[in-house]
Amino acid sequence: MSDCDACLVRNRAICSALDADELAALSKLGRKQLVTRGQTLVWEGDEALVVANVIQGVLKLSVSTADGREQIVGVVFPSDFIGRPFGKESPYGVTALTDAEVCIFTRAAFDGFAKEHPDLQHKLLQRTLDELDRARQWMMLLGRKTASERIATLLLEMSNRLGSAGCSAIAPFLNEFDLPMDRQQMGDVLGLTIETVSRQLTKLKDAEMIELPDRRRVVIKDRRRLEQLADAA
Amino acid sequence: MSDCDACLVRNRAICSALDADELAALSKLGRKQLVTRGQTLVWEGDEALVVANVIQGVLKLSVSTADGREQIVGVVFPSDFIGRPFGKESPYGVTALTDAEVCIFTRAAFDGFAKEHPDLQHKLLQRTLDELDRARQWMMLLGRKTASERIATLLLEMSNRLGSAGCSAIAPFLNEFDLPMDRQQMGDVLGLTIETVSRQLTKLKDAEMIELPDRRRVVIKDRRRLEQLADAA
DNA sequence: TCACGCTTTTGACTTAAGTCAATGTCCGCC
DNA sequence: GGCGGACATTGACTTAAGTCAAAAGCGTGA
Repeated sequence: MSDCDACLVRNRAICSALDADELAALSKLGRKQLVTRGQTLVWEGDEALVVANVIQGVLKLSVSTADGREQIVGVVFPSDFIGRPFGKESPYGVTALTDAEVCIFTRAAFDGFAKEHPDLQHKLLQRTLDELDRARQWMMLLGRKTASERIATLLLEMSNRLGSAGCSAIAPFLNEFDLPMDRQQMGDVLGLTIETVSRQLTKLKDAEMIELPDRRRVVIKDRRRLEQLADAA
Repeated sequence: MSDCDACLVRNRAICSALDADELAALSKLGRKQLVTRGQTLVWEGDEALVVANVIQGVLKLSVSTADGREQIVGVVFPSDFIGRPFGKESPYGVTALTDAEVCIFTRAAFDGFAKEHPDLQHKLLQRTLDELDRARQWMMLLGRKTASERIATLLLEMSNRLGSAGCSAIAPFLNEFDLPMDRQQMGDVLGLTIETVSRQLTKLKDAEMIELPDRRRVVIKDRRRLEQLADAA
């Protein structure tokens, strides 16, 4: 892998735990890889042979049932870490929602390196704990929130994560952004059908909380009311 | 804290990463504590001042909305770790489902110790990764499974976790056990109402997949069919 | 510019799960 | 040993979201 110094996520990815020498060593183990929208990096149930850092783009983690139902169990943004270090097959697939660029390692090589670098493991632990908290918040959404509360929550989450973790500098959130997913995928994140997603979006539009200039674009017009709705007051 | 050597979970909790001297040092920082059923150890939204290992009993992690809806986002068994090391307030409450015994530390003391013991952090990372995988599987359940699939999954999960992590020796699973929760709590784990839980249980009983000798007890009579149902074939 | 294919929206209807209300069952306690 | 209260089950009815089907947008490329 060439040039970590110029890396877009150098200061936010787990690599930020490493000094220049360590980074150089790690970079020898991995390589940059482009992934095109729809491409699957890891298949559900396969032995997890790779791990990666996301440099650009957005990817989904998803689980499906035998009869074809799908649930997206995670959405991964630039600077996030992908994969299951230290053994185990991957219980979910990893697929690009947009064209993306990742910094990829074989799991074996990464595991070996991580064992020698406690600071890296520490960063990874913190990240995993954060991810776990997020997953649990999402469990509340899936178990107990209504369709409109779910939509409101998703829009705010996207606004926040595209703002801070996203490409742009450190904006706390964005009031206008392109969704990195289509209606079906929104349904798959929220545990809803495509029709319910669409209907609830029109409701929020009619209530003048948001605007939808085109298929992907979202403009948040009344953040306070959207937050009230999302937090299930 | 007195006697780690005699600890029931000595070989399964994260403490297993430590040698005798390290264990002695850690044990000075913590103490054993009894928790009675219903008692809350950590409140949702409070700064997380403590972490703990579960020695005996079962606890729930739960999140609630302003209007009183509750979702249980985790169930914790003996040898499991509780809490949010390294900063942050706890996004969920921790409450005992049964009388329990935990080995408790202030977060500050534990964090300090963990920083000096990479092996402990490594164990903690593995545990957190496992917990994350479990949370994601549960997201699939909450987002996409039907009521009867959810019930079947819960019963099998309880059978497995009470079998291996539970008090008994290393049985892979149990075909007969006491649920560590009432119907309301089953609903809160599964994102269902108490009535739906009850109705689906009677259906499984009528279909002769299970027996329900009393309120808490479950006998699995046809594991294969229960598994088929749970895996949403 | 039009036409084809795809995504999204909208509409009419169905259904799984929720709600509200009895009724039943178990258990401890006086 | 029967009374009271909590927990659980069952029944009747409602509703939010799902299903199926049709129409509307939109975007690309001839």
